[in-house]
Amino acid sequence: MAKSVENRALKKGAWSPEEDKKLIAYIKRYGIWNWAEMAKPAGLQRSGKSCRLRWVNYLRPGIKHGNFTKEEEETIIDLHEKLGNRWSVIASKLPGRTDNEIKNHWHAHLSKRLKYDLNSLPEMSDAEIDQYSSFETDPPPTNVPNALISESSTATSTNSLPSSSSNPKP
DNA sequence: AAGTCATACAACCGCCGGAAT
DNA sequence: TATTCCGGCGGTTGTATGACT
Repeated sequence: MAKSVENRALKKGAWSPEEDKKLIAYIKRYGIWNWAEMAKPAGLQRSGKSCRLRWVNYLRPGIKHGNFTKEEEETIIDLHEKLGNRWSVIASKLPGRTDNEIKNHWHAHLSKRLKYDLNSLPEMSDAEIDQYSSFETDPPPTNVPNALISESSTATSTNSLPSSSSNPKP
C-alpha cells in the first residue's frame, strides 16, 4: 500500500521549540486539514501522527500543564472506577487535560495510591493467601476493570479540535 | 562528589472504527 | 459492497531529572 507520506528521514523524539513554532504557525494560517499531508508544507520532518499528538497534547490552546488538583484527581479516580481505562472519555470531563496526561498521571500516582489502599485489607500471611487462592500462577485473564465490560468501545472524542475546519488546503 | 536507582513525563507504536471513494 | 485512508485511542517505551547511598 502506498502511504501518502513516506517514512524517509522522519524525525523522532522530543520536539524542539522551533518545530513547535512551525506547527503552530502553520495551523494558525491554514488550520488542520490533513495531518499526514500537513507536515511537509509546514516544514516539519515528522509523521502526521507525531504532529497531531504534539498539537493535541501540548500546543493546542487551553491545555493545562502542571499539578493536578485534588478535585481533578478525585474525578479521575471516580471515573476510572466507572469507565476503566477510557482515558479520552475521562479527559473530556476535565477541561484542559489530555488523555495522555491523565493516563500518565494515573500510572505515576493514582494507581499506586489505590494499590497502597490494599494494605488496609485484613492482614494475611503468605501461607494463608496461598491456602485461599484458587487461582494458579498465571495472572488474571484480563485487567479489564470490573465496571467496564459492557461498555461500547466507541468513545466519542471530545477533543474539540478545529479539525478539518473551514480553512482550505493551501 | 560520583554512581545508582526511582520517578515523571513525552513520545511512539499498533490497532481499530468511521468516512470517503 | 469492498477497499483504502485517516484520525483517534490505549498501551508501552525511552529519556531526563531528582533522590538516595
